[in-house]
Amino acid sequence: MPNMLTQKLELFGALPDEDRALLDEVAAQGHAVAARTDLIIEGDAPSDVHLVLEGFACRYKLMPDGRRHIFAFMLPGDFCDLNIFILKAMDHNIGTLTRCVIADIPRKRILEMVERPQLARALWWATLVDEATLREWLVNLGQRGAEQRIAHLLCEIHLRLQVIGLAGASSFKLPLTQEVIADTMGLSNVHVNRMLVKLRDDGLIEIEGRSIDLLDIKRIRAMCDFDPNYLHLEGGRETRASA
Amino acid sequence: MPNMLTQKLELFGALPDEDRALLDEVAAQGHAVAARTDLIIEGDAPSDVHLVLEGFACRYKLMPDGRRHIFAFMLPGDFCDLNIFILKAMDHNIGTLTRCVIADIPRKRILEMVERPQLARALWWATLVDEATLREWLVNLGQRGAEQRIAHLLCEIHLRLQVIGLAGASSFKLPLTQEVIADTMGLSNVHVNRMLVKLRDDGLIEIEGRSIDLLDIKRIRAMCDFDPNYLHLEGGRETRASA
DNA sequence: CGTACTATTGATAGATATCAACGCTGGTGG
DNA sequence: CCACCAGCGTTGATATCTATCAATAGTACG
Repeated sequence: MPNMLTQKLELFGALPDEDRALLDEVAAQGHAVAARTDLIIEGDAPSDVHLVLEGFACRYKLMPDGRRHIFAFMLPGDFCDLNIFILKAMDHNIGTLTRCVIADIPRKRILEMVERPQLARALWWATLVDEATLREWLVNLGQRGAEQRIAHLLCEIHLRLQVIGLAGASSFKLPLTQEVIADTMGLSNVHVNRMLVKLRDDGLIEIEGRSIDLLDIKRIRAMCDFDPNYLHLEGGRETRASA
Repeated sequence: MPNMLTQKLELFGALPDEDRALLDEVAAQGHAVAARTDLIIEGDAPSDVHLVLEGFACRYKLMPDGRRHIFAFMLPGDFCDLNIFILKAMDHNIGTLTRCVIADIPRKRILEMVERPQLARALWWATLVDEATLREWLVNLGQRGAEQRIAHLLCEIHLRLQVIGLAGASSFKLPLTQEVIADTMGLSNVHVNRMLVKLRDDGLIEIEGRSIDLLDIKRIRAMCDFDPNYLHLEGGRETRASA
């Protein structure tokens, strides 16, 4: 059973055994971090790259008035800051939302990884998918109403969790507060709540504690116009075959 | 007088003469493209990289109901699709907003560029700045009201145009329709208009035809909470010095 | 058994969309 | 040169969506 990082990266294309071994090594040891803890804050120039092994983390910025906006979720297998080699300082914060297990990967290790051509391409692919996700979120905030917005987020998280083996065909654990969802969607927590009960009343989702069940995936994807294309889940296979 | 691409990339750090020569060559020849013309559409797997030499272009997606969301402006010196080496297909469209001059750069050329370490780092930096801009736009849509949002956009465009020598201390040509701004900000064109007159009434901007004057830069930046940090305009200087 | 966080619901205010109308401007064909 | 046309900007009236404020209820956890 490959680790979740490998699992994700191989969506782009199978990796040589040495690459997989390197990834296993990198993902072998992590340390626990409590919920609501900052891993990196704005202005930092971290020397290690952080990899999420367990739990949910997020990128966020704080507004002068104290409001928080979250613009990315990092799930197991996601890197937090592969860019620290270039930019002098972080322009945003990264923090845990739940209890997490995080691996700190030294610069040297990353360079080893990037020297392997297939692995380098896979990492680049992962970065591009993150960027495409950001674009889709922008569309989400710009063009969709609150109900669609939340539905879209649920569809995305479901799919991303499936990829790393943490979601079933229609259900998954979502350890997020409604307030976290609100800060992600640019809505108030009250309105998020109302939209969630609406989704429930419409028979689109079921909520049991911290678990979500997408009762009719086809219908919920249609209503929020979810097109998984932007996640490029099979983006690289053909490229690899022809390379 | 360096071309605008060089001008932008050297914000990250001075480049060797050979690199500058290569960039000059790349930016030497472009072809005119009419306004409102698609350069690349969703699903394409373009073989050339497009570089804007003159005019405004944008990234956008179309919703099923015909709405358009714009999530990036490309100004002179900006690449459109440096990522085509990895992803199989574009997940969004790229089109001109005004008449443009575009350079089509063959794959081979890009590879030459990336083989030069300093240039490669500069290109990587440019990509990261694009991504950081996307994040800031997400915050913009999520957390700011319509008036702040538009002000923030104006501040950003002003600064980006300044960097490439196309804006004065406080004024610049903005060849964008209010409808384009609306599709960018997730607002209706009517509301964009109202907010622009409000900004004008508040003495923050002056509009003459297609030119904008930021009458009090300090004040407008304060009111929309514009912090140029995310553009990393001097992000690399120290890094280079210490490298 | 408190205590604090989270979820839920109602009432009201504020922001933004939508619909509709009109004027301005630049271009185009006769 | 003029009349017309299309796109854009502007303004008003109304409807819809979402935030805010306030209160209550569930829930986890020491």
